[in-house]
Amino acid sequence: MGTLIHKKKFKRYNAPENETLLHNVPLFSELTRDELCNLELAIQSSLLSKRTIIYHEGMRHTGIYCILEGIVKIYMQAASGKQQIVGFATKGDIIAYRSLFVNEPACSTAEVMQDSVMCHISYSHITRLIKSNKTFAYHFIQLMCKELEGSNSLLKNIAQRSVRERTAGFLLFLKDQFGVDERNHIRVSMTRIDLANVLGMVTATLIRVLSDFNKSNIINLIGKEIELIDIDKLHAISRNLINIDSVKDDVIFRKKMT
Amino acid sequence: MGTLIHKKKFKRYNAPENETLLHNVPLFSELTRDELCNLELAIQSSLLSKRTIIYHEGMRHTGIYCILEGIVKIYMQAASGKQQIVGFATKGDIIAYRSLFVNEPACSTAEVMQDSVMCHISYSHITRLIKSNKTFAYHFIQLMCKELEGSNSLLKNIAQRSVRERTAGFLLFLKDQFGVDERNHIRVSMTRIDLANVLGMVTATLIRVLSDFNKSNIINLIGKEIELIDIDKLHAISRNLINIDSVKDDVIFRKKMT
DNA sequence: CGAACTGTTGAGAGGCTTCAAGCCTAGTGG
DNA sequence: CCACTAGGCTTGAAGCCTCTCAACAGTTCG
Repeated sequence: MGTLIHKKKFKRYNAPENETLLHNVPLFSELTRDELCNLELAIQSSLLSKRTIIYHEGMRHTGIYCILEGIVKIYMQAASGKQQIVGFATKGDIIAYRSLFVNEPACSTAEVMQDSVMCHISYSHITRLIKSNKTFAYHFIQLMCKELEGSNSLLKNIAQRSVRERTAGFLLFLKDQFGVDERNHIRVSMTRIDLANVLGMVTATLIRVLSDFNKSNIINLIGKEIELIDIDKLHAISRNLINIDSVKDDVIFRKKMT
Repeated sequence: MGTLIHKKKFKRYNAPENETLLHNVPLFSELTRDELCNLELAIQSSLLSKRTIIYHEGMRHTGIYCILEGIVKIYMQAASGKQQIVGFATKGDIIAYRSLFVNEPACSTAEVMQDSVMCHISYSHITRLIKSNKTFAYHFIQLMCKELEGSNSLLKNIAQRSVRERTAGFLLFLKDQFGVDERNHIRVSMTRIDLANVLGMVTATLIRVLSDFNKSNIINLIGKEIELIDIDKLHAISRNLINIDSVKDDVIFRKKMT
């Protein structure tokens, strides 16, 4: 990693030597050496601290954002003022690409959850790449497909499952998505508010469920940290397996972003 | 319209004279005359009656389906066995295009809701077109973008709103999507079960809500038909405007499919 | 015409929210 | 660096909203 100084907003970030900024962004993995170099020259990357809004619902984009480090949440504001988180973007993910294809303002808001490094790539550059490199265009489409499936999955899960099932399922999702450290602590620190905003419930309810899992020795709450103790039981709860039947082994919550 | 005889499954359908099958499918609007003709020669269209399953979750696709007439619902099966409808496809819509880009089996099921005419176009044909015609590829991406937004929208609405709000909002969506006839009857006949399966609630609850709207003279129920009487009130309910504030004029439910 | 499914309504239970109050934590400014 | 403050976290009590279960009427289809 390069120099990472905590400053308020859009602070310039310098890549470590001998390393290109975009070298481990899957989307760019198929670019030729030349294309990648040209791209690198054109972009600016910046350091964003927690709570920075990258873009707002209704804004017009001028390019895509590529997350190089950190975690960003994507949400839509409901009429009530509540946030509905529809996905996360993390290392290697691209956001705001929708406006590249449909000439419409953003339909969601992107906000930094954990201090992040991000770079902005103008649409003109991306368009050029899409035209010159077919595999690149394909990658974009695949991105979208995954997101779409994730979104539908989340929909199904929220619409049809109880808060306990959803919560258990989401903890497992977080484990898959962000991993756990050597003590089985989930490697992402979300507020209870955010957790509730993903799962479509009220903070108080979420806390009660977590607290209940805690008492049942399924998880262990240490401040904001969540330690996963009994993964099997989480699976069972998430699938409502009081009686063991109809077990489909699909990943339930999938990565999503916009 | 050509001959439309009600038969059980995959009955061959013949286009009316002087009319190509695909002439009013938006996706194909940018094809050259030659491309369109070639495509027409290669495809088969068929007549599908209500309840026919076009494809099942888990199946592998060999091509996309293009809906020329009728209405198809797209749903995912929850572990409980309940269906979560994630979208509809109607005249001019394309389904099952996801597998074109990601080599995965279907993540949803498509079932005919109203007798439909549909044609199947093999992936090889589509791939050829995508390679030869850039605007065509672009159209695909735009399709996906719309769907994605719709999915996220639906998610937000289901996760954050009461059954009354959702129901009112969905009636308005149906009006926008399928239109109403001269008597203000919504031009789509869905079972209460399906309605409930879109909105993530139980049939009994949905019926109670509709019945309540009926008594309040907001809608009028005539068998399965729904007549919209007081659109303004539906809007108000859908936005929970007991006190008039924070009114954002967005379309709430959007078209979705897979 | 009968069977199977859909639609409707009621009673009752309980899951989840609302409201409220207090504690705790993190971030700010002096 | 510490005190302060706003916002996050937690818990309780109360009640509504939605679901479950059940029974029956109506409808569709073979």
